[in-house]
Amino acid sequence: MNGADILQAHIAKMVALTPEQHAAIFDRFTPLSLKKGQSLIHEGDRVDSEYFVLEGCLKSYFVNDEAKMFILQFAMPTWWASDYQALYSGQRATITVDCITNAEVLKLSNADREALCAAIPAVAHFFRWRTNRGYVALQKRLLSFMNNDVKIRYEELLQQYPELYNLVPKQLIAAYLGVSRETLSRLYHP
Amino acid sequence: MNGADILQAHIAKMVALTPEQHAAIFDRFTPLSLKKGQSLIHEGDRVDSEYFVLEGCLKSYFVNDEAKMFILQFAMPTWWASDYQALYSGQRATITVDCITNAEVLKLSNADREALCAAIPAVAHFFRWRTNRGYVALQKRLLSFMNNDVKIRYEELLQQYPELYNLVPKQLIAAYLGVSRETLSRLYHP
DNA sequence: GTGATTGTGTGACCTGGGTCACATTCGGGG
DNA sequence: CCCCGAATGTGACCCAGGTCACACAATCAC
Repeated sequence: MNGADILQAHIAKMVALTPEQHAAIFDRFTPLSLKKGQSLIHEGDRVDSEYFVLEGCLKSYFVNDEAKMFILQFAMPTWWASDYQALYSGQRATITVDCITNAEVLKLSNADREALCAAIPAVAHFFRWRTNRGYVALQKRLLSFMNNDVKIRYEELLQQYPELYNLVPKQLIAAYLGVSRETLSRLYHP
Repeated sequence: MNGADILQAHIAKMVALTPEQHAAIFDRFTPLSLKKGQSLIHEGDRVDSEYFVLEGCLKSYFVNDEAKMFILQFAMPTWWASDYQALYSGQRATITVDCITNAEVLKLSNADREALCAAIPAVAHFFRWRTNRGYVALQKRLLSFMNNDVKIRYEELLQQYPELYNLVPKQLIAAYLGVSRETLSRLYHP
């Protein structure tokens, strides 16, 4: 399946659009091919776009002053990634987005998104829905953080995204779970 | 300032609307007066509305199987509250929303929100923006959770919402910070 | 007022997870 | 095929924060 089809299928799950509309939408996106390790957004950048993942896996993360990394999101195919704080507010990026594997993404600028939302109400609806879902998912993650210990959070994560297990280094999974790599390692090597 | 004015000012901060449109919007909301302790959404309920706070303070929280409470949000005036997971998915509520103090709120049903969004594109824009803000704020909270210890999180919270200090019991603040009340108490009584 | 909640301080003790240090294994480039 | 850096396992030790238990307010109902 090519990029246009993947994007179309993704949007069509939520709102009904004509082929012409899908074409008009796709037209606003810029395809990018990325190599493992390449970064899309770097701390301090101006951010004017978000990215829709077609293939591969990205991570978005924050690095604190002790150089410790905290992963906000692993972005798998059909997920979106950006520094939304920076994108929406115009401030400089505080988080970094880069590639865990080679990846294919579609880039959409803030301006193009807004143009699409203004032109096609169903697209505005789609993006509203998308952020709603993201919000709810984030709330769930926060609750799990407060409620459960590492082991349970790890198992939840693997249950939801089994691919991650052999796709990303355990260190990164630890950084997502908010624990040290040693602790994660000890979970199953007591 | 009455409810209509508060709501209007809140929306006008983000999108420009005519007085007629503001009136049409307000028309969809139902004012409710609530007593301290009264609950708007209870675990297991069907949820078909969200609430805009005019006055007072609500909390939304999850209670785990050991009866431990985790507060997702203190909803102060001009904040919105609901069980969004339940509201958007149609599933039954897993979280509870109730009043920490007497409160005045405006109730808006899912159906009315969607009707407004469909009728007035700027309203769709407003709600998209609102959730975007919420998403970013939640990300920030999650990061702070992974990054900082209780003391720092507590100070961040008080700096952002100084009113909370004498408005809500320390127990609840502890439940928001994700620590025991004893730990919170010991922070400043060593 | 008085008795019953509901909130808060505090001591004693326990434990999940952090940190540091070092050994081991693995994957890919030359 | 061999070497190097990245990723992982593991031991020793430490500490923030949890739990339990009990003492004191403060607030409310009547």
